[in-house]
Amino acid sequence: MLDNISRFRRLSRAVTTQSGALDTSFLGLGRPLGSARVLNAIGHGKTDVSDLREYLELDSGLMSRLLRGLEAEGLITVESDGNDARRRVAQLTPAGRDAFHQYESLSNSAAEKVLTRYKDQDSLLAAMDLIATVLGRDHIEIAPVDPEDPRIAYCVNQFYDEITSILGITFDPHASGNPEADYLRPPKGIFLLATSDGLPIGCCGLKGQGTQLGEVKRLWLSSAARGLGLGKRLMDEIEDHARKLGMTTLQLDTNGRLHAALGLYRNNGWIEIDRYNDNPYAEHFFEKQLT
Amino acid sequence: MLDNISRFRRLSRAVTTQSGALDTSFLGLGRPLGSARVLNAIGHGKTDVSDLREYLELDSGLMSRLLRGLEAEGLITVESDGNDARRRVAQLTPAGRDAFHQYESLSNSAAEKVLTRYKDQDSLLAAMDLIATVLGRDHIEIAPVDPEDPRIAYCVNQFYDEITSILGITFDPHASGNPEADYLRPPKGIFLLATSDGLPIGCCGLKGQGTQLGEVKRLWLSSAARGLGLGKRLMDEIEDHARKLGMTTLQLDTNGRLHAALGLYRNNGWIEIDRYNDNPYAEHFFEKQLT
DNA sequence: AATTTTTTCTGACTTTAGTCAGGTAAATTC
DNA sequence: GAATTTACCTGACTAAAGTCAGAAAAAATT
Repeated sequence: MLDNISRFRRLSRAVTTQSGALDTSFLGLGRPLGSARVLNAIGHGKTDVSDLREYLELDSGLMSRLLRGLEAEGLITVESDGNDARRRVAQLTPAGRDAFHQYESLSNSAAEKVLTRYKDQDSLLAAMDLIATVLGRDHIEIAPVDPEDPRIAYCVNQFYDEITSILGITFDPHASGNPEADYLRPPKGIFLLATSDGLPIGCCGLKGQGTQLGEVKRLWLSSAARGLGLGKRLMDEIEDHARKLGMTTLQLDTNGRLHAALGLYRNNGWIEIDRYNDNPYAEHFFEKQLT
Repeated sequence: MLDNISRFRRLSRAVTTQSGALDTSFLGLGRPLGSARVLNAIGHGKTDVSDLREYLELDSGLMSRLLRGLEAEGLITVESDGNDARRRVAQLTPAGRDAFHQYESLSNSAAEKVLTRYKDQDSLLAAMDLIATVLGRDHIEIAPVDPEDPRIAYCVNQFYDEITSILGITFDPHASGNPEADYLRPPKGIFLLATSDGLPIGCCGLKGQGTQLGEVKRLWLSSAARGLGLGKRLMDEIEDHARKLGMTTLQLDTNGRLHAALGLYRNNGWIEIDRYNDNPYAEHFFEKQLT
């Protein structure tokens, strides 16, 4: 009925109206919105003044004045950076932390109000993850993390849940072994996590034994992250790390019903080979020579 | 990983950042945001000054000054309303229409950019519809429309598509008859359409023959609108209209696989009765006495 | 060691947004 | 038909946001 573009604009209006109402309630704390934004950004960990300026897109003069204002209110302290005395770093004082938490609880209760009024929360949250990830696709961050990081546990559990439901079997994660962790962290291997504004949306592990042969394990993308080219980005980074670790050949196994994964491997230089392990869930085996 | 509330706030940030960028590009047209908002609202059909004030939540003094500004730019004219000379009505001049279209094309290209960069547009749009509808649930409008209105055709087609996929059969809409329209519009019956910010999200027809017996037809809710209590709202309004049309008994038929619909009828005073027609797709028949 | 660049700050602005107390004319109510 | 209400306007404000030129100090470059 409405064309696609109108449907997108309808979403923008709905969210903008929502945050307009939140801004109004922020004003109830008696501080102009500019100062509130700076205080919130500091509370969320943007402590470097130059980061703050970039994040909030504020003129340096204006930024400086807002910081002076918050200092005068006793909410923050601003000190010079030890490494580079030109740069300055802001910190919340205890009073600042209080004020920050007031803003947080306003934001949280506004969010809660929307969420609790809808029955099927899971699909609502999935829809929000999808949109936020698509809108923030230019800000997806990929970074190495420890294979025992709780965010990896979250990703891997999601991965197992999906495999279980796609393959229609009861998949026992512990059977395939957690004691692998040592092979998935430096100096032998690596584990990459992709996040979008804090939400883990994908991961990929590289298992090594200190030899020239590596194995790619646990490539997973959240449903919100599909169709963004993130799979290829993760694999490319894994290959870069593999080269740095001195590997020349990578292998992986997968199941035939994971169509997207199969396509990704076939289109990116992976060659199908014979079975090289006894993983009962694996049906396809691939190898790639690193050049 | 992130809790539900953080996931909602992540969506807000993503959309707000997006519209912040749009606001910045609006400023490129050399007009302050306040004036731009007024011009856009007028372009979108909010021509009454009092409507404008309410919609944009602006003080009457500020509103007046912004209108004077746009008038001075030659973008709008403001005249008194014929029916009530206190009220004033704004209209775009040709130059105003040009300026409005510039803003529109900025908005549209921003929206298009996001949409075209994602592969699975249908699920993205469905996610946007869901969220916009949930956020805008307090602004859902229900109004009588002609049964041959194109928006009703859209709803009814969606309805048939769903029935087809749920029942796993090829359902022929024309078999059940378009010539019903006369029985679905005043003075015999009525057709209600529910919209959320312009998007049709539900409908319900009341078919009458000029007697005390009426039949409820084509109750449909878009997937975005489920879980909001809209089904009950539509049925309540249909019953009100039925009473005004002098009906005392309502009937309807439905299929057993439409679980949500069955639940709605059973919880709202409908009593299951014997088959009263030969509709091959119907399995359950209900009746309700209006008091 | 001199020059350039980077980072932040201050002062002196302008623009935009928003508030509030009347005032006028038309419509509504009593 | 007098009193009240409504819709909009004007003038006189204040507050907030944003701009710009220049200055000072530290770091980086030459």
